[in-house]
Amino acid sequence: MSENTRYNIKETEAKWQKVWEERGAFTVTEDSSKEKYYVLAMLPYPSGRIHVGHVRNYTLSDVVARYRKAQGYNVLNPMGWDAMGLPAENAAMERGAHPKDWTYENIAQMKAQLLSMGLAIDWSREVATCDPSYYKHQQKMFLDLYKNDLAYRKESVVNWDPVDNTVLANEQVVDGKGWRTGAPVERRKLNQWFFKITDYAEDLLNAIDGLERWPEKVRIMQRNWIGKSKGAQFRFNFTTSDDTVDVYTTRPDTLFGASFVALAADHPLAKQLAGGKEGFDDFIQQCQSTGTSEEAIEKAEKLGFDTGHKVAHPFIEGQELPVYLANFILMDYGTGAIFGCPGHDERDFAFATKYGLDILPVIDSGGEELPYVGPGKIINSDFLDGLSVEDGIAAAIKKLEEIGAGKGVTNFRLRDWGAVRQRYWGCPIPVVYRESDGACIPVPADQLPVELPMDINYDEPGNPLDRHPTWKHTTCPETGAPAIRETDTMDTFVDSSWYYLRYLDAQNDEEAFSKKATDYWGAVDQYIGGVEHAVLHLLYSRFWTRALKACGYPIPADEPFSGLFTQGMVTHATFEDADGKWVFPAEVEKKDDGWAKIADGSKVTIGAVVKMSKSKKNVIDPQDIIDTYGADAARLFILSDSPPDRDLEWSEAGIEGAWKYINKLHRSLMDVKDTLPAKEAAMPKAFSESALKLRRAVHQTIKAVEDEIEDFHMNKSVAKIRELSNDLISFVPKDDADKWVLREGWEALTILINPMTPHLAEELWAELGHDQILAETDWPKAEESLLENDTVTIGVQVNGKVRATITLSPNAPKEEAEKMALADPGVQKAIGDGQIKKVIVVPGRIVNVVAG
RNA sequence: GCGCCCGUGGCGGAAUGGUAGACGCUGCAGACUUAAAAUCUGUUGUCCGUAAGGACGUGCCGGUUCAAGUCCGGCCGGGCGCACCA
Repeated sequence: MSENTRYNIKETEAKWQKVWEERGAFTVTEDSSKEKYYVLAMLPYPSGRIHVGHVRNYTLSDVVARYRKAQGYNVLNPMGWDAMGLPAENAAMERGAHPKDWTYENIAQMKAQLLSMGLAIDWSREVATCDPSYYKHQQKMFLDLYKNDLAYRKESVVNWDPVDNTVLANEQVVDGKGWRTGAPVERRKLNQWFFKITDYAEDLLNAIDGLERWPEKVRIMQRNWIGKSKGAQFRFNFTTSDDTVDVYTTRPDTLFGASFVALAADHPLAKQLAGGKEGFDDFIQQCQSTGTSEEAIEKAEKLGFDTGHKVAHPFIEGQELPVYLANFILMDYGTGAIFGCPGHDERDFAFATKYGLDILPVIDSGGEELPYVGPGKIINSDFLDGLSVEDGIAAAIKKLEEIGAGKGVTNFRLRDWGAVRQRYWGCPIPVVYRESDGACIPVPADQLPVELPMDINYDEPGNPLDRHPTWKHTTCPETGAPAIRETDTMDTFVDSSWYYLRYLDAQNDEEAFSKKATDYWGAVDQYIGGVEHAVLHLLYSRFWTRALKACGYPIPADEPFSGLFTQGMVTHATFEDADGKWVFPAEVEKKDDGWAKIADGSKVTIGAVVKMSKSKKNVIDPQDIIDTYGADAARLFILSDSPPDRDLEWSEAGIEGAWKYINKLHRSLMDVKDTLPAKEAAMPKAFSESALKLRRAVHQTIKAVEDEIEDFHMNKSVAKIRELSNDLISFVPKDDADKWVLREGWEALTILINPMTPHLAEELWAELGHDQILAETDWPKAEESLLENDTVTIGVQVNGKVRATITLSPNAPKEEAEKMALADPGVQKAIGDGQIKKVIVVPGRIVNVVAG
C-alpha cells in the first residue's frame, strides 16, 4: 500500500470540518417549508477538558442530528456552557485566577476539542450561562416569578460551614463535617429564597404519564421524588393543657393501636411543652448536632424526650396518650407531628420498645411477627373491626370528619426549591433591601442586568460579594434611600432550567426568547444526557417551564423535553502499583504475565472495572484518542460495543478495532472505485442472482439501520453496517450490472455510516464522484420489493428440537413446507418409529413435528 | 427497608414466543514477508467422537406452550435510585 492512498485521518477530518464550517452546513433558521427536529445534549460544565462521557453524549446526539437531517428535517442541534458554579471559585482560591478568566479559557479549550469531534452543531447559537447577556434574562425571570408569588423568602434550616462562612449542600457534608474545611457543620436558620415548585406538585406528577418517550426509570424516580401520599390530618386535644396538636398519617385505620404522640424537636409546641424540663436542652442540642445529610440521619439512633404531657385519644373515651419529642420526626413533612402505632410501623416499634410503650396489634397479621405492615383484617378497633386496611382508612377518615377532629388530606414529599447559594460565581439576584425598613425591592427591569463585580478577592473565606467594599451598597430604586443588594446568587440549576429555550433565540438581546422562535421550534424532540440528572435538573426544568408560562412567557409546550434518552456510564479497568497507588491506563502496558508500568517495567495489578473517575485514575483523555485514531474511530467505537443505555467499558482493543475498520473501508473502496460505473449510469434491466442477493442486502440494511437508530440501538445499526460492508468487500462483479449494484451498495453504505463516522463518509462520498457534500444529501429509500428474500431457510424441529433446515419460498404453502420437512432424512431419523401426531407450520419461521 | 434494572461463549453483546450466540474483540492455524508490523484466508460455546454425527447449553427451581433466553410464579447473585416522609 503506497503512502498516498492510505487514509490520512488528521488531514481528512480537518478538511471536512472546515468544509462544514464554511458552508454553514448545520446553521439553521426557522424554515416553515421543513418539519423541525430539536435534538439537545445536556450542556457541559466547562471544567477545562472534555471527558469520555462527553464524547459518548455528543456522539449520540450527533448521530440523531445527522440522521434526522438526512431524513429531511430542519435539525437544531445547539451547544452551550453551564458556566457558573463552585469549581471556578475553587480555582480562584487555589490558583488566583479570576473565575471569569478561568471559565472562558476552559470554554475556549473545550470548544476546540468539541470541534475536533466533527459535531453537526449550530455554533451560532452557542451560549454561556455566566455571560450577562444570558443571565440578565434570568434576572428578569426571577423578578417575574417574584411578582407572581413563585419566588419568596423564608427562614429555613441549613448546613452551615463556620470556617468558610457558607451554606453547604447536603452532598457537601461528609460525616457531619464540611467537605473542604473539615469543620463540624452547624445547623443554622437563615433567610433564604425559595421557588414555589410545590405549587406544581400535582401537575408535575400527573404530567409524567404523558412523557411516553422518557425512560420508565426516570419517570419512576420523579414520581418517588414528588412523593404524593394520601392520608388523614387530625387534631389531638391535650388533657394536661389547653393546647391542641395536628398530626398527619397515611394509616388512620391503625388509630386504635396508637400508644404515643411524637413531635419534631423544632415543633412550635416543643419548647412550650417541655422547655425548662431537665434534659430538654441536651435533647435539643443532640437533635441539632445531627447533620441533615441522609447518611447522618441513617446512623442516628431513635431518641425521645417525654414531655410529661398527655393527649386524649379521639376515638376512645378516657384514653390518654403520652406526648414525646422525637428526633426522627421531620418538621417540614406533614404537620411535624405523628401518632405512633408500634404494632404496625417499624420506626414506632423501635421507639416504643426503647421507651417501654404499649404495642397493640390492630391488624390481623396472620401469625407474622410485629411490627406487621402488610394487608389484613382490622381487629381490636371497635367500629373498624373486620374491615380491610383500605376500607378502614376510609371509615376512620369519615369518623374523624364527623366528630370534627380532622379530614382526609394529600401530602407531598417535594419541598420548595432552595434557590440560592452564598457564592460569588452565580447569577446575581436582582433585589435590594432598603436599609431603613428592610423592605425587599426588585431592581427595575430596565436596570438589568445586575452584573457581578469583577474586582473581587478570595483572601478570606466566604462570599466575596458579601465583603465587597462598594458593590452591595446601592440605593432603593423607589425612594433613592440607602439600600443593600442581595449578595446570594442563584443556584446554577436555575441556569440550566431554561437554556434550551435560549438556544432558540440566542442572539435576541431584547427578550429571553421570542414567540416566533418558540412557535417554530417547540419542545425538545430528543434530549440526551446522563441519568444522574434524572431528578433535580429534569424536574427543575419542568417546573421552570411551567412557571415561565404562568408569568406570560411564550412557552410552546407544557413539557420541555418530549423525548429523553439517558446514556450509561463509561467504565474502565483500574490499575494499582506495588505501593497501592492508582496508575493511569496510559502508563501501563500488557505483558505476557500481566501488566507493568511502561516507564520502569514494575508490576501493576489490574482491578475492578468501574466508572471512570479522576480519583482512581482510570480515565482516558479523549483528546489523546482523537489525536491518535481520529474522531471517527472514537465515535464508532463508542457506538458499536454496547447499547447506549448501558455502561460502556472503554478498551484499547476496541478503539483499535474501530480504527482498523475505518481504514479497511477506505482501502476497499479505493481498490474498486475505478471499476465502478459513473454515478449517472442507468439501472440495468436484469441482475445476476448474486447481484440480486446483494441488492436485497443493501436495501434491507437501509431499513434495519433506520429502525435501529430510531430505537437508540446504535450498536445494532453498526453491526448491520459491518455486515453489509463484509458483503460488499467480498462481492466479485462479473458484468456491468454487477458493477452497478456494487456502486449502489457503496453509496448506500456511505450514507448509512455518515451519522457515525461523518468524516470518513464525506471522504468516501467524494471518492464516489459526488460534488454535493454528504451532510446535505438525503437518506436513501429502501425499496419495498427488495426487503423480502425469495427464499428463506427455516428450522425443522421434531418435538421441539431442531433436526434439520429446509430452504423454500417464504410464501410457500404450508403443505409444501410440511412435505419438505417430512422428506428430510434427518427429520425421518429423529421421528424413527414414532407416530406423527401433529405438524405445526409457521410460514417463513419454523416447522415443528410432534411425534411419539 | 422500598422501588427499578440486569444475569446468554474467554470478553462486549445479537436473537417480532420459532435454526441461541448476529456483529465485533481475543485466541489458534495458515498465506504474504529475510523478519516483524500491517493485511488477507480459515477457525473459535462445552463435552464425546478420527469422522459422519450425537449429547449438553442462556444464574437456580417450577409452570404455561407444539415450541421459552424471551411469558408467569418462587429463589439466588449483581447494579442503580430513594430512604427516619408518618
